[in-house]
Amino acid sequence: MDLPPTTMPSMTASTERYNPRNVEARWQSVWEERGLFRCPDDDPRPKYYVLEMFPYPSGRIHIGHTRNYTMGDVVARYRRARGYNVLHPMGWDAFGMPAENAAMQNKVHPKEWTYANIATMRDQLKLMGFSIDWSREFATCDEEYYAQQQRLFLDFLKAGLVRRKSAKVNWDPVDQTVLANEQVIDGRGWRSGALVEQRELTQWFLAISDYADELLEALKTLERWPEKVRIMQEKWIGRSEGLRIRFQFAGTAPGGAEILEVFTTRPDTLFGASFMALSPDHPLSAEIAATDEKARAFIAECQRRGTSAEAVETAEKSGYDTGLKVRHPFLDGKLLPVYIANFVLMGYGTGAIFGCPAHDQRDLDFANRYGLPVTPVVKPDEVAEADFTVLEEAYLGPGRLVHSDFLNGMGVEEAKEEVARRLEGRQVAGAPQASREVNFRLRDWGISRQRYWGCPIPMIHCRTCGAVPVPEADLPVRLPQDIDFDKPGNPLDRHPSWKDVACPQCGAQARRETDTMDTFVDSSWYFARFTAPRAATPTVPEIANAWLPVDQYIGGIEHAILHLLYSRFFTRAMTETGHLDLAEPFAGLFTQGMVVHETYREPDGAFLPPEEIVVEEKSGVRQARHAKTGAPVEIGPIEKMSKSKRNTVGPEEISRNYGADTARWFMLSDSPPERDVQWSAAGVEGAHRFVQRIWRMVTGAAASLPPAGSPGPGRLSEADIGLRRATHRAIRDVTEAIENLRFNRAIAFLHDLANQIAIHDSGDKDDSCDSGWAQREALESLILLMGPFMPHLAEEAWQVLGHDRLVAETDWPEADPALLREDEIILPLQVNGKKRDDLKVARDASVAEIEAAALAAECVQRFLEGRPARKVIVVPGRIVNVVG
RNA sequence: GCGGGCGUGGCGGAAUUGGUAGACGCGCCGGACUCAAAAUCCGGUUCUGGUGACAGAGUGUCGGUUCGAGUCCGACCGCCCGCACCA
Repeated sequence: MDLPPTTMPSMTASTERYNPRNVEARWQSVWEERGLFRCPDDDPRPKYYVLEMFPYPSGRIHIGHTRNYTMGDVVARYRRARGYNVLHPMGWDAFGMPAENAAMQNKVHPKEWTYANIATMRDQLKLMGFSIDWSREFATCDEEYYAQQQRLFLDFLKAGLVRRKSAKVNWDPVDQTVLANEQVIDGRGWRSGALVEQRELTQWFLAISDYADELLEALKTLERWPEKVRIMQEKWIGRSEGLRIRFQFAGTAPGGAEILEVFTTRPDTLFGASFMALSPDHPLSAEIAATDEKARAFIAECQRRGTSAEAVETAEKSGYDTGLKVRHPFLDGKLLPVYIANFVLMGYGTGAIFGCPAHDQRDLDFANRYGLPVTPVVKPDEVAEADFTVLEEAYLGPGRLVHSDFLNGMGVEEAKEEVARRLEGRQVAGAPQASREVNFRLRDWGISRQRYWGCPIPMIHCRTCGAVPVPEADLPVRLPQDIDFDKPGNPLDRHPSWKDVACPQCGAQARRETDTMDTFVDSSWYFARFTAPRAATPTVPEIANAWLPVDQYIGGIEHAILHLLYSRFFTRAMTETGHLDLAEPFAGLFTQGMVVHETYREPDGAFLPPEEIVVEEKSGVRQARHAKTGAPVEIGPIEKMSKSKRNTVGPEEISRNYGADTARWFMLSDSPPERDVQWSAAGVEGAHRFVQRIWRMVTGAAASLPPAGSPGPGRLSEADIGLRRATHRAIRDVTEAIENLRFNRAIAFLHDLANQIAIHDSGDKDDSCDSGWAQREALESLILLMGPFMPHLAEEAWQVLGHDRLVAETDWPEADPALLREDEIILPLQVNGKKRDDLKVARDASVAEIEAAALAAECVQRFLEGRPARKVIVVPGRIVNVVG
């Protein structure tokens, strides 16, 4: 095949340095012209879908963002070479708060700001040479995308997966606006500084809790997910079996309640109960507050903090004694005081607990503060009863019941069962006193956001008909363009006419829903949309089902729970509503580490970007100064690359100075991909030296090699065979490393192969041998194996070696098993568990032979000093250990 | 506060998952080439003692299991991620 003229070698003399600036742009346009990364839906090859979590278009991309795309690209290019039809798309998670903040600060329309950022970032990404099918690109703020999302919402509504409930939000009383948790700092609004209040709002929820059991069970099937992510999701879903117990009030509570219901997973500790606690949001708390001013003040106090669980749980435990009492179910005459307590969450169980201080840390902290009794009722076996006390630390371990009447002597599980059995059989206020219950920590997903820059929720509120869905024909509900950000709060709500609409049912004057959807909704199905990005329905089920699941998903560990769980839920909901037929969205998951960089600060504390800094090392001490003024600069801690710390490096300057290949190579070298990598100028230089080294090797050898595709080999010297062995070992090892996403190891093996080629090259040559053939094989393998990492250099080198086809069109090399087999192996020889020598044995030596050889070894004789060995442990192929 | 993870030379890390601790790279030291420098090439580089062969110590700290522990178990220290309205 003839190459287009633009691809003719730019370098003629082999001594010239490799110039990535020209070369990279050129190969990128060749790939583009040939449409190599387009993936047709009707391709007979097996499919492979590789996806990296799509970016938020925050402004400019920095090199830190590009690490996970580089990983994905290595996988994509590798799979293509293995004969797969690879889907590797890119898009933009484009709704969200930063666009609104920019609008307020800079008077830019969120839409304009977002699309301008996307344009910039797309250009930046393209510099990196990723093998992406750009024809499938979309942004979640595209009308085309959010229109389909509204369709999904309405289908979910029909399927009973949408609910309307009340939920708390952070309210800034000065700005008169709802705040996100991250906008609440130490209980105050980030802009106004006002003390945040909690407000109840009626909002839209997706019924993820209906799938709690299934989402939990199916975790077992996700074999190619990191264990830690599965564990985190398991804990998050938080299935627990327990008992709902109905405590009787002594007397009547406000509002006429006779019963206080609690949920507990520890009914065995019932005899250790010393108080009851209600959530400040419990209905009974409100009843009490209606007539009790102090209770009202306490609840108000609890509500003067953010709504996040973190804020609730890190606050010092406090409570208010309501004066109410409940009867202990088993102890006649024993009454337990009822508190309202700040650490009890309304969202879990019944919003009320019985406190057993000895066996729950939160209860203990609370009891110690209010002088409530602490009675240990579960005692570890190894401690005597008289010695067992609980003071500052609750006892959570196993043991036997004490101080517990009929439970005494039982184990924890047995006691739980006994309490359940007895209470179930007893009636209070016309119902059994207890019932077994399975509870989940997972709550329904509140998707309402009081913001402009999001997907409008396609509902209409009518005075008579209630909440009515927008009719199919009226979709999409578009965001209005003429909005103002002069005031905080939701511009949709303030808009003079947008929300005015006729009720689709009765035709009366009605009002649009002004809340938009949580941006997590946008990212919960984008992976499915990529399979048919322009379709007039959310998906084309046959196409989506053929491409999905994503074979390899790559993204940050910070998404371990919410994004991944929501996507798993959406997959089920979309299957339920006929848009997909799929069990799980992501068959393989990999969580990559971040790119971190030193920070630099001027004496006044202002951050400086790396390009304005010169770092010097004098007698082991690194010192930084300003590149222009020479003024000293403080080297700060190493942190995640971020705009605010100004410790970013852009793709442009890397592309300009070293080339994308150097950056790609460096980011995957050294650090294992799941861990952070520290970007440093020295590291980049090192990677670039390797690029130049490969170029010298290839151009230096090209003229003297037999032509590409020569038959062979003829006679080979010992050294030639050694090089062939090294080549085929590298093919095996690099392949395995990429398969397992251990890119740093793959790179180490490639270094090794390059070293072996250099050693072979500098050795004595026997003219009667086909050394050039072995050398060509080694160089070609090296180029093909590094192709996924440094695709531009690989193409250029491949061409220099006389090939017409592109690396991007060439099959992955295969290792020859005959060259991988070793006839002799070297076993480490230990004496008493410490390595003393190496033992060279035949590959198929028997255990007895190895044992004899070990005992005969000089070092064994020396260490045993004539005593007979007590034991010889032989692990075939691994190790020999002589125990003396 | 709760949940999850991580910790190995001067530095990034490797170690076939219980079997040679330090692969590979960076840095540093020495040498070659050069008028010189850069670039490049070759050699060395965990620590301690020894000219050396070699010996001892060593994977955050303390303890345990094992013929054998970076890897498994327990306690502690430090750092990172998440906690439902950041994306």
